[in-house]
Amino acid sequence: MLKNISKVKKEDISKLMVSFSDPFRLEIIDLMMEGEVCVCDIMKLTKLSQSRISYHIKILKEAGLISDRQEGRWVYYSLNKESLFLIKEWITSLTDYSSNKKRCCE
Amino acid sequence: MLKNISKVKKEDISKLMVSFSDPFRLEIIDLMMEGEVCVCDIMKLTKLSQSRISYHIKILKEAGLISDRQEGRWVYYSLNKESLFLIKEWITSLTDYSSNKKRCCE
DNA sequence: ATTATACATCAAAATATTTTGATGTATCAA
DNA sequence: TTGATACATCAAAATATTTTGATGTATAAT
Repeated sequence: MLKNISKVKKEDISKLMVSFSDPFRLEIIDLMMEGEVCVCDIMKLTKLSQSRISYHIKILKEAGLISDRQEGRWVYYSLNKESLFLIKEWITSLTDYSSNKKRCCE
Repeated sequence: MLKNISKVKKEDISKLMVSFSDPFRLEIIDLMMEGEVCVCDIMKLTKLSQSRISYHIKILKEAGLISDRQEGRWVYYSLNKESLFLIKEWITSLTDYSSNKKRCCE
């Protein structure tokens, strides 16, 4: 069971994966790869509406994928490296484990 | 942009991530870690209904995460290692890239 | 041939997610 | 203090996903 091969909780993984499951969120994540961005940056670069961006940001935040930092009127969002490594660890344990298993016809 | 740091297409990633975004699908994936399983195995081990399992199986199949092999009345499903490596590659490029970026306050 | 098993598929209902537009809050500048 | 900006939040509508129960198809056993 996955719970045995990785320290990461299934619920956490599921939530993080939800973050990546929406193409607009992937776009937002994309922008955050380059560093901190504010909602206004995302608006300019994606043409998504403000409340729509806020909604997706909230999903990402609740999954623990991003952090925020307020500076005056602006809120800067950035990717949480820890979460990224968490996913990486999980997917690595998945590939490592499954490559030790043989399939019937191989 | 993610499309630049990885050969993997955003639409493919999104679909694969959808696979992982549902707790029941994670359970099914969990079972497949041990090797091939048929729908009847999943039924016994999870108490999900047959059509419900078939539905989730379909999602996983359409995402390219699993393969099937028919043997008489049984259909055996197993994880696609290539897809797992694809995700691993993608998330690795994500972590690698983002760790080269500095945040303002670090 | 008939019946049972394994699974897929379908349509409808249930549920969840996403989008929209409006309103609210805090910060800042004039 | 007034107005503008940056963003959050909310409720309603739009849309998408998931579940259910029924039916369909293929295989196999009797």
